[in-house]
Amino acid sequence: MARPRTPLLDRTRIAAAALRLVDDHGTLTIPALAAALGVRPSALYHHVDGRAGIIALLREDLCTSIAEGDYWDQPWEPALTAWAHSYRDAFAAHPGLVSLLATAPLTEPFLHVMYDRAVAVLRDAGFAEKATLSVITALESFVLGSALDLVAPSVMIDLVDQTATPHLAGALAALPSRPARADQAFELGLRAQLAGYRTLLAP
Amino acid sequence: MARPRTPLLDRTRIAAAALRLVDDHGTLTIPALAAALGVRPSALYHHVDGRAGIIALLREDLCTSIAEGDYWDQPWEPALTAWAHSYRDAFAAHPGLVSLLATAPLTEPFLHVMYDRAVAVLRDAGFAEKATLSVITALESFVLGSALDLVAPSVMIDLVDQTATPHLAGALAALPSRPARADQAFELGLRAQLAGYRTLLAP
DNA sequence: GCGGTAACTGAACTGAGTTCGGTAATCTTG
DNA sequence: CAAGATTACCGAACTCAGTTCAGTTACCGC
Repeated sequence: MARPRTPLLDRTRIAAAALRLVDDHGTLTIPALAAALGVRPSALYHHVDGRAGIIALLREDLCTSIAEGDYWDQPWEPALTAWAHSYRDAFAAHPGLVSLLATAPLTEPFLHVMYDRAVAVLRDAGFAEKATLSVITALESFVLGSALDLVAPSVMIDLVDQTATPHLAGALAALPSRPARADQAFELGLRAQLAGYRTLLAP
Repeated sequence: MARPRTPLLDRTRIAAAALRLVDDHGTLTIPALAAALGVRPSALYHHVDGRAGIIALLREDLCTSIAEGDYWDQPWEPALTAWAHSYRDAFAAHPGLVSLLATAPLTEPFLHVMYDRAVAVLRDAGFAEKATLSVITALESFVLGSALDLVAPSVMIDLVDQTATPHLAGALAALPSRPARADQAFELGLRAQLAGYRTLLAP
């Protein structure tokens, strides 16, 4: 076989198949991706710059899905709340992406407009200019960390020793099980941070 | 050559060499590690359970360095502050570790005593039992996310377009450069969270 | 001192990621 | 409307990480 009558591949189809692979298996390998697309591994290199390029594709998709929401036409608190939620939801929808993107995260230049609007909202709300980016960065770090927590639980509940660590066991018993526990921590941490930032606005 | 008169390897030396490799090159490969130890790759498998086992070794070292501090003989706020700081400092001292450990983080059972003491401190301070672990988890997520931020900057300052994103450019200009910027965001976020948690203690 | 075990080497294998020449269909252009 | 260039695939090969295992020799217990 040589060139097909109608192209089998394009960047969109590659990205879609890669995301499906990540969702289903949690991993992304070139042979598996090629097989899923009904193609030989080398064919991918005509459309994408290697594995790193495919990951970049996934990152771009995730970034746009976060950036295209318009949170910034409201007061700073609901704006940041909605932003943080959709940010984390984007990862929660594709848990496998977390490990792929965590270490080289979302530094796409086209996210700058998002940061720009966020800075504007905070400055207009009365935050000192030098505080605005710190607030955004801190909140983003929290979201990223919460995404990691979503994937790799912080405490293996069934390994907790009742007698050796009674307080921990008690606290765990008072909490729902895994996925909801992470949600609860996220909500609490988010509200706590916003409450803390509110104090920066003191008269 | 066969068995040496005096052993060349043990788990401690392997861990030390691996950490040095991660610090210097940011990566950890078996061939490089073996070379650094003056040994063939296969020799490592007599002491350690493969690459994953070596990473586990590094994780254990990091965890003990975090867990051995005694933060818990003081009021909850300075306790959590000191804990979060030493947690993040441990990563900051070895940035290369972040990408290695981020995706399968610190779930070692011997950390349970640390969580146990943290829960006790918070409960004794007056937090509802079901809130204690959420506070700890949220704070830990924030620390982890801040460690990621330390390694991969959230905003490439030199790529920011002055005219397209003026607010972002202004906010960046009002801030120190890279490493200190991450520190500042961490401090702010930490204080904000603690302030927020303080409100949970309302009479 | 003799058998068993311990600590290494060396050769080999798998599997991921990648490169490159070959091939046939499509697009371009005179 | 025919070359010629380009496109999009295949197939073979290569590198390199991780791993396994048989072989070799030093130490250790009895």
